[in-house]
Amino acid sequence: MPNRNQPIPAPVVRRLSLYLRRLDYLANQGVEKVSSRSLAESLSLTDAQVRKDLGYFGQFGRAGVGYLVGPLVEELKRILGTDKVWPVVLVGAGDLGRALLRYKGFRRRGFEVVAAFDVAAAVVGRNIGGVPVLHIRELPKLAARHGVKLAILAVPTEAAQVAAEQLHAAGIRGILNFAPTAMPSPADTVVRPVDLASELEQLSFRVGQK
Amino acid sequence: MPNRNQPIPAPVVRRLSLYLRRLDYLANQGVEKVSSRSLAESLSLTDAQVRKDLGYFGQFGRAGVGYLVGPLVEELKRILGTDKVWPVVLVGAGDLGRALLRYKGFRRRGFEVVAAFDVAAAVVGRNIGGVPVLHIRELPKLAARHGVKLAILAVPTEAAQVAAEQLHAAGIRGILNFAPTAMPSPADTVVRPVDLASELEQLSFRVGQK
DNA sequence: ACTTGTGAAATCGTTCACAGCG
DNA sequence: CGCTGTGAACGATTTCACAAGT
Repeated sequence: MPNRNQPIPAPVVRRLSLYLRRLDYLANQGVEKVSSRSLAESLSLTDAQVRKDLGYFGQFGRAGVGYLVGPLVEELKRILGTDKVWPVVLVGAGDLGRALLRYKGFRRRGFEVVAAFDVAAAVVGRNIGGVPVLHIRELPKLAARHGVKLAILAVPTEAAQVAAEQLHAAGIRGILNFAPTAMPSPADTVVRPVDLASELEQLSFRVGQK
Repeated sequence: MPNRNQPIPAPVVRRLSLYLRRLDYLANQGVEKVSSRSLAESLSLTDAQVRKDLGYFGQFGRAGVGYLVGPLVEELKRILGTDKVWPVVLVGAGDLGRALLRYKGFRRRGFEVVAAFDVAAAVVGRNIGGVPVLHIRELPKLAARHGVKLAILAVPTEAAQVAAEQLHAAGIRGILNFAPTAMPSPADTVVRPVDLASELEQLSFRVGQK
């Protein structure tokens, strides 16, 4: 009973996703137990790191045995909050927004995009990837109806600030920000920036080095 | 002249992208100089961090003045390797692959998707977002012709390993991996995992906490 | 004999703070 | 006098290493 109720370091939470994804795969393969060693090895991490990360949340293993895959999957989902499905809204049905609406991978991991929002008459009223595109003015009503707490923001830079305020007013408390701009956020809201071009830049840097 | 020729920490390179994006924006606004302080502030970082990060690569500022925006943009592009356009291939024209092909944002940052590859007859021969989808067997020829070094991998888990080997054989040395699986990579190749669902999980964790 | 959980040590990254330049 | 560049101090994260459980 060590480090409960500390703030959890961000790198730990990132790895939790990694563990969950891998354990889910192992469960589907019919694997019933894993050691921190084998789990770590398959993810290019160390066994001590796996144990320490899990140790932030409880004692899930058995000395001499390892971890039971099924129960650990459930535990990680509970910790990450994906033991229930989160309704998500997407704001900004431009190139990237429409691209994300066509992506089907969120569902399997516990997130359902229930509606998209934009202001352009050309997209409002359409249905993209099975998701209806509504006018932004419908956001508060719809967010309230579904109890939406998370949003994907994919608007141009200059619209990001206003959109973020509308999201906050509608009760959204977590934003995945694809807009290429930093955003000051209220204390009760979490913003995670994602920049796909930046990911390629990281590769470009490392590949260019040698 | 301190720390040249050290290995550069990954967080530093990530912030380089951030600096470049912001400086490019400032340049377009007609701003000609910035201090580490003002740049840091707009990105929620500290001035010391900005100076130290740039210090890995040289001395670009002037005491008492700050940094000249235009020259620093050029310098950062050179450092990140995006002073020239990188041709990129995409492998896997499923949901996510097609979504990424429709995204137009890579171009502006120095990356051009020149072709996509798949094995499914249903997509091979099509043109998605202005990019032709070819059979994977055309990969070596096309990669050689364009001198492609970077790839975006968006195939299902079970195809990832084989695809990675084909990419390596075709001369690709950097892979942006959207497949939800860890991949062992040869020493001469860099793999960067991207998992959009995991990004939402990080939000879900933080929002669920309070 | 194997494997967990965890303090202690080591490593890595950030922030401080100031000498020196423009 | 403002601001950079950078050692030194600090803080965070990872790895080590081992006592204890099965």
